[in-house]
Amino acid sequence: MSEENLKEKEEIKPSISFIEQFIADDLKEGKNSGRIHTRFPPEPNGYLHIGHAKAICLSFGMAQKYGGKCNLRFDDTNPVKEDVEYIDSIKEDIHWLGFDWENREFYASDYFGKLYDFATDLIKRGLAYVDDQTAEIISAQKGTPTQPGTESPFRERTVSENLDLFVRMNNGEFEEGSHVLRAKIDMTSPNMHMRDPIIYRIIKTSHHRTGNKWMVYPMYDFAHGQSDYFEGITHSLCTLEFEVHRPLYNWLIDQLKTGDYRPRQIEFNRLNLTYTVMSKRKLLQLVQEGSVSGWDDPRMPTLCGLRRRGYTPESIKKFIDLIGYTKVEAINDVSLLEHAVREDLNLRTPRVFAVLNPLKVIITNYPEGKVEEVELINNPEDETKGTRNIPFSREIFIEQDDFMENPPKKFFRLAPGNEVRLKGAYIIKCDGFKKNEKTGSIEEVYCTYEPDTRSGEPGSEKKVKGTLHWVSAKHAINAEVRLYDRLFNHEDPAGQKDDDYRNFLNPGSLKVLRGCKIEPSLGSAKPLDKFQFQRLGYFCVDYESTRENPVFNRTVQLKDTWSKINK
RNA sequence: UGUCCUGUAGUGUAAUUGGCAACACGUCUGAUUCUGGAUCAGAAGAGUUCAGGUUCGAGCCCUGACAGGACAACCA
Repeated sequence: MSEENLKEKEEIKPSISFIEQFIADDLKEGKNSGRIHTRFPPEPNGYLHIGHAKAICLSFGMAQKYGGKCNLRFDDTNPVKEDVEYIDSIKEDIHWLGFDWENREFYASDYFGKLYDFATDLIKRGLAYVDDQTAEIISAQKGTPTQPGTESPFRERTVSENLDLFVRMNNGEFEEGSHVLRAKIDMTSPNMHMRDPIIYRIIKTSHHRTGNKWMVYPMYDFAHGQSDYFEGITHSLCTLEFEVHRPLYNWLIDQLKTGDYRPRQIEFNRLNLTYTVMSKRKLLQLVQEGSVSGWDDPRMPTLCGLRRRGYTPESIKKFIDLIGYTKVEAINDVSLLEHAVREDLNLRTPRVFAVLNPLKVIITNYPEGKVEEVELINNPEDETKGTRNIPFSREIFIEQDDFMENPPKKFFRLAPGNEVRLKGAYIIKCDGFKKNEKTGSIEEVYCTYEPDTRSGEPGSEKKVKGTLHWVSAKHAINAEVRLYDRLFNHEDPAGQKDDDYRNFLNPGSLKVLRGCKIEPSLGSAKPLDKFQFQRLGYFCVDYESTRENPVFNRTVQLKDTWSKINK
């Protein structure tokens, strides 16, 4: 590449998303006095997943980048479905991702009073009315997407009657479902959401924050935009399915606003990942039916699941950065997520030796009882991480996969007559093995070592094709290792019309290995500590790990060219 | 039989006021390597859903098709 081209390439600015473009334009035009203020509005009825992370990164990220603020606002307008239980986990996950809302922790329920007053105001202005019909009838009158609705017989009630009824609804004089408050807009609108939408309903369940103060609760459409308005939000970023709500959002803001300020709703595509499901309902179902061990099962796309799996916040942010924000409903390949986590972990994790499926190797010409300390580099990507010593002795464990009695052509590992390097130690040659004739399994392998080939010694210059990791048998610690694979064996389990997504659960998504042999330095590892098990993948200490039974979760495998060649 | 949104390599995204379709992942070569990792060098792969139109010139503008999605919860 010529110097000129190189310069050109360096000058390419990372392109910004259409949302950021809107924001930049609004700021430039001086809308809302040049402020940017966003919000992240989770409903406290479940755990956050990586799709939420995409929304969090956008709303917090835009505010950060353009010198604004981002509020955390719990959208708690439905006491039937919501619970405090979820609030702490949601806050923990946002913090874990590295974002902070300072003192701006809000709740839609903070505004129940203002919302009630606004509803009353709409009634007074003839823009809302109480409907006494059942849900079924109201629904039938709504029409269909292709047919206009018909007006409710209660649509023309007097203001005073409406006012009286609404007060009594909130006093608990009526049963749930018997009355609703509706905005009076247009029953013939081609947009169903404008056909006199229900804005208040009676719910007698106690609310986790306001207790039994209210008997009427605002619907999403009547709470969200107004909450934005009350908080001075300038850009209300949400997912595509709310696009059709935008006219209603704007209509309500129009009734509410008194000056130039108005929040703007912009919609982007939600995150879909291959080989998993993302809806809260389905995730909850997986938990309840025991398909996974809980919300934080390392196979779950929840943030707590990914954390337990060994993902770092940086890797998730990197991934989200990579996929971008558009209006196209896309399914993103998990392999991109895996790439992001490998890239991150490659730089930060210490390399260690762990043998998952041990096969004993006896070095027949190595003195019995002798132990040598060999030095290994902790992280070749980061010299400052230094070195460590691990013991070497006559009997070691290697991976069962690293020995073959009858190897194919390009097998660079151990086989009868073959030489390999034991990483950090000696070159050994295989000159025999013990096979269980009944089962056909290899039980022991016998080798001889070349004393002058120890790493660092002059003889170590000798080239061999393969290098194996190993653990000294006498010094190894036993460990449990949990190998995770994709939860589903279909790219799009939820998108199959005739098949329930549960039919695609991958029966091999969790494989528990016991009796794995890990190097002694791992004895002091703490939950969430991350390592690269050399030649295998990235692993993370599980919460259930104890000194007696260390437990490691596999985050992701290393890229494996050999398995491809071998196919 | 409506309204709204969306169609760019296998996947996800780019492409100033119309100006040689670019990047990442994945795939494939080769180099290098005491991790079959990482790194480095390179390659293949789309002519932008289709058909018209405007223009010297269209992924971008216009018209019309086609395809996919969203909308008919007293959910958010």
